[in-house]
Amino acid sequence: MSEEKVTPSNFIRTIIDEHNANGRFGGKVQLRFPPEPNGYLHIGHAKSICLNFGLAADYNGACNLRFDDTNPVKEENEYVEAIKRDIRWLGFDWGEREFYASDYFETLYAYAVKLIKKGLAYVDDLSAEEIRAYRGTLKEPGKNSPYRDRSVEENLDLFERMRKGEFADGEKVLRAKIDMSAPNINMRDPVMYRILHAHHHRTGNTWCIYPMYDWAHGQSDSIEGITHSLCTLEFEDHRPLYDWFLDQLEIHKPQQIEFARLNLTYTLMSKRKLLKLVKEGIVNGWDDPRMPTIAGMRRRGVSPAALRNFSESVGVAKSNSVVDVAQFEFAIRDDLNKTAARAMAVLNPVKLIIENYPEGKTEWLEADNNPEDPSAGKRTIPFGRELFIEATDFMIDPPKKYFRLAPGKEVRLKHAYYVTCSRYETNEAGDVTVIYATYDPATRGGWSDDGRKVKGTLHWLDVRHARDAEVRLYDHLFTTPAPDEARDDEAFYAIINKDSLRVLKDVKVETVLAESAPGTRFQFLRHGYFCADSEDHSPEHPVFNRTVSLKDTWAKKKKK
RNA sequence: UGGGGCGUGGCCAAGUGGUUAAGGCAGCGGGUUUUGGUCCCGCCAUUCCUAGGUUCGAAUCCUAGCGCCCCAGCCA
Repeated sequence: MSEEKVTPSNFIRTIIDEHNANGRFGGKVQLRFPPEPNGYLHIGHAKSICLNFGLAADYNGACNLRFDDTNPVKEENEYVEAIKRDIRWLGFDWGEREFYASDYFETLYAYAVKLIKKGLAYVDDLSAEEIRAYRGTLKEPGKNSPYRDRSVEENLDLFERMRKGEFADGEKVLRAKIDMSAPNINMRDPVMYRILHAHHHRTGNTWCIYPMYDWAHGQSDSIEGITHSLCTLEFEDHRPLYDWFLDQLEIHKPQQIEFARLNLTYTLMSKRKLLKLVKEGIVNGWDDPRMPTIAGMRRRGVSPAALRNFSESVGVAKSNSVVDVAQFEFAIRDDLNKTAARAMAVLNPVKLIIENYPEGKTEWLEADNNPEDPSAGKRTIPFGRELFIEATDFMIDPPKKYFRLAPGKEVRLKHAYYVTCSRYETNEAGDVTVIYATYDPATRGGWSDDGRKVKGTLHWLDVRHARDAEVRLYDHLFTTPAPDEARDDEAFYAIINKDSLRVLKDVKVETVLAESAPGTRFQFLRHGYFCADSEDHSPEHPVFNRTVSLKDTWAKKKKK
């Protein structure tokens, strides 16, 4: 079977091909995924991870994992562990190439000294507010700081004393001396170091000055010998600055390439807002199945392959875009259809009694585990006189083209028999409480040779063997396709979907489901894809999360 | 004329002067089906933000507009 993978071209591949052709990096392709350990990875990061690691694999290169941990007040070890777990789960391996920007603090310090000596950096005493005022505006140039022309010796002395801790937070900064009238604001003497008497998750208290991202990032890439430094669009304006640093330092210069970050409808991608959801208890943690985090999706039941295929399918380009979440759901179904074992679960049970079936009798019937994959094998399931079927699979007065159960109508019970509804009972409220039917013994296995047309097929469970379970139905967290457009808290709270989680407590499931290991993914026949919850599921108290429903053209027809 | 980017069907996205303007998602119609699932078939841009121009020939080149996104953290 030659399943040739067609990797669509994109502008990044074109650039790499050009470099390989003209020998810019000697044919070498070295990439990196550079997360800041200040939160959990989300599906947008997944796209970047797949891009970087995927490109490295395709070009016989390598991809480093580097934590950009230059801001101790926001970063924590919990996040680095979570990030590593997520990348591994996604299916990528960085081997020994695990790095931290904090590993380079000493080198970065030396680089800064080098710039000071070249007269290209200076210690500034201006306050944060003053620096902002001196920076000018988008349309007007800034003006030079009065401290801009300190001597190299004074700068060297002051910078050393900054490191030694002689100054308070915010008292001084080290700045690059470039051009306060540059049209690109990033070139107006950007801050390189700030004083922060803070504990760092890796370097502890050895530093009280920390490099700014803009000062650390390019040099970190350079130190690691990165050839192609992929980042998102908003850093396009920073590229001239990174190049300036590298040129002045006269060290290896990677090629930075910017691409558009992933946006999804009905999905929030801002780390700040996701943190808010977690902190305010709007969701149950970073791994809540409604979260777009990799951890949340894992818990929801999304497979790594689905995430990877999706990342591939959305492409890489420079235009801001918002991908329809339906495209993601397609990727999930597409993968799970091939890999998830089928089983029956009755979400809203109602009793079906087969009047002509012997009381007390049990038959064990054969069922395919996955019609898409014969190697998944078969299992046997018990059948008897009293069954549970889905309450929504019966209608007293059905509309045209309804091929489920109704008085006098015949349907197939999957893997079992044809049954015909004879009568039903209701309570005072008019709800159907019991349905009666007769079965045709000649249709064992759910088939007859007489050419009878039975359009409807229902799933069912033997009352005596059915196991109780809890099912959690998830929906979009937001009621609007563009939740990022909420400008303030009021608007934000207003668009939160109150029904994003619905818990079903009276669900009946097959034994295989109840006995499954946490994290196992299934297709609940005719319902959708579900996953045994990794935290709360046990054979004594089975809990399943709905990953995504099956497509439902009947529901669509009904709406019309 | 602050600087930097981007405009191809409802949503993504190939395309780099000569193709009937790929492909996927969504949608619609039909077939198969022991899941109203899957699968299969068909339909879905005479037109590429607009207007001019160059050319035998333009989504691709030129000119002028228009629209959208990003930048004034001692965040990343």
